[in-house]
Amino acid sequence: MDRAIFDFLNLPASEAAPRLLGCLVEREVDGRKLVGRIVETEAYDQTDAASHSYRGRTPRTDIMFGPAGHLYVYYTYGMHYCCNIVTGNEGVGSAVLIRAIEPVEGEEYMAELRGKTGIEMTNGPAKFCQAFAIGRRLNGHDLQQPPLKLVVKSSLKDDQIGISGRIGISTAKDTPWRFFIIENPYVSHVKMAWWKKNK
DNA sequence: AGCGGGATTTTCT
DNA sequence: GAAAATCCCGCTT
Repeated sequence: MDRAIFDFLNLPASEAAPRLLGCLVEREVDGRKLVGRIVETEAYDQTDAASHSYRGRTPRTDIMFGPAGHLYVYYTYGMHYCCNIVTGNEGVGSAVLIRAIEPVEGEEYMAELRGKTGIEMTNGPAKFCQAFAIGRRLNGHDLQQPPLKLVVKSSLKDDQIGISGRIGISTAKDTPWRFFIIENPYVSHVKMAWWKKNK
């Protein structure tokens, strides 16, 4: 089993996050295959006041402190799941939130799971989890194993990557740890005016 | 296109 | 007991 391709996940979350852009997520559910390309990520590490791991290892954040390349799933607002890829060495609480993906394969079944079509299927962290049927049961899952695998692709060029503050938080919201593929329609929180102007 | 509010439960104070 | 790494709907412009 070649683990070398996952080595960059041992980097700090803020360095691993932009390198996850363009990587593929392969999901098997109900005998069907879903594939998506990561187009938006956010970094959260232990020194970051906005991170779940900031106040130390707790039952919820335990997975964040485990080995890189596993999945950290959390439940929020009483109805949504969001998922992260654990980064950093064991004992360090850091992870990268997957905020949006672009459908590559199995778009029809994603639409069925999600109840929406087009960019509304996967242009947000909880939307992606719904479209890929990711829930509590996959917390701690090893992303080298089915039914959910990360397929690493070579890094994008710097001029294809946009950087901004993170979305939906009030603490440390100006820390520029959100990374996205420029002009990709599946990136979340893109104002319609911006997209029309730049399409 | 931009806003404000509600849903609903886990987690920590 | 309050806030939360969100989403959706409805109202206003």
